[in-house]
Amino acid sequence: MAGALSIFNNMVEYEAPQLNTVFHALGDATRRRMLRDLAGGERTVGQLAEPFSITLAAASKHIKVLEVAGLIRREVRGRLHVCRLDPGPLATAHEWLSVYERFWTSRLDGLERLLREEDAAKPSHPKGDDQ
Amino acid sequence: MAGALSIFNNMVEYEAPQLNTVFHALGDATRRRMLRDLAGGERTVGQLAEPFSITLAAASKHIKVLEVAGLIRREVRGRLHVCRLDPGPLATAHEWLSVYERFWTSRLDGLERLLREEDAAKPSHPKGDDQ
DNA sequence: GCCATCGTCAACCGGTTGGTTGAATAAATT
DNA sequence: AATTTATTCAACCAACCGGTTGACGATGGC
Repeated sequence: MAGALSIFNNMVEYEAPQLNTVFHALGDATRRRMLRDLAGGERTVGQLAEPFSITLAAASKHIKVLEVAGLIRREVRGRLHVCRLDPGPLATAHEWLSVYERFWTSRLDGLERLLREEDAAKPSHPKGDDQ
Repeated sequence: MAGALSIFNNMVEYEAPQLNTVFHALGDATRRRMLRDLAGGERTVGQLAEPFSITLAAASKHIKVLEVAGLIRREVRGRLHVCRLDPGPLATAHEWLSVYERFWTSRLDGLERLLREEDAAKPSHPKGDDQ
């Protein structure tokens, strides 16, 4: 049943080292744009660098960051370095965030959250249940 | 219909500045652990710092990073700074990642991805459709 | 063989990060 | 009033980040 998704159960906590590099890689707009372009198919290093007004060397560094984070795979074809999206780490990050999904859904979104903010200032709260 | 979720449509591209700070904040295991603790309810700065062998000043900096990323709200009660999770930016990040969801689902997961990797080395691929 | 092209590497630079220490602020306790 | 408790602030540090430049290696076209 579970298939590939079963990998993610209990993977969230243990793969913390991966999360460091993945979230760090995603924390830069240039790299996010590169991933967006790679969602359209394979791209060479030069193609990925083209939208930006940075040197090829700088783009090369960004691509290496994405690569060590496992977000892309590189295949050298002659003198071209062809990059391809690897969605695995994105899925891991998505899965990690999903743990918090209940906080922005199920009667905690929109107006209700604002009301809760007002509420928290008053004495009613007994104590947050300990983790 | 969409309700609070409709906010996120077309928010992904424009709120890029937020994504920078949010993903950066998530790129640190200490801060992720703090968020996990905050998922259990309100925590003071001291309580958040307790699991780590760092100074309170260092923890205070981490908390400020989470705060400017919008991931937590702080409320000063007497001499205690009580922190509370704000799920909004987490939802934004989750939404951003969801754009790539099709890459790890729908016949691109598990074995099929491996086969695709083998496949890409051969001439069959005509050209990735642009964007 | 020659030259242009694609990409990396190494060195450097200013800014940021995560950590420390020590002093400062402010509120609760005595 | 004196002290303890909770937290921030300022200064400092080594490490890292994103960018540049210039040199280098390898491939492909002529």
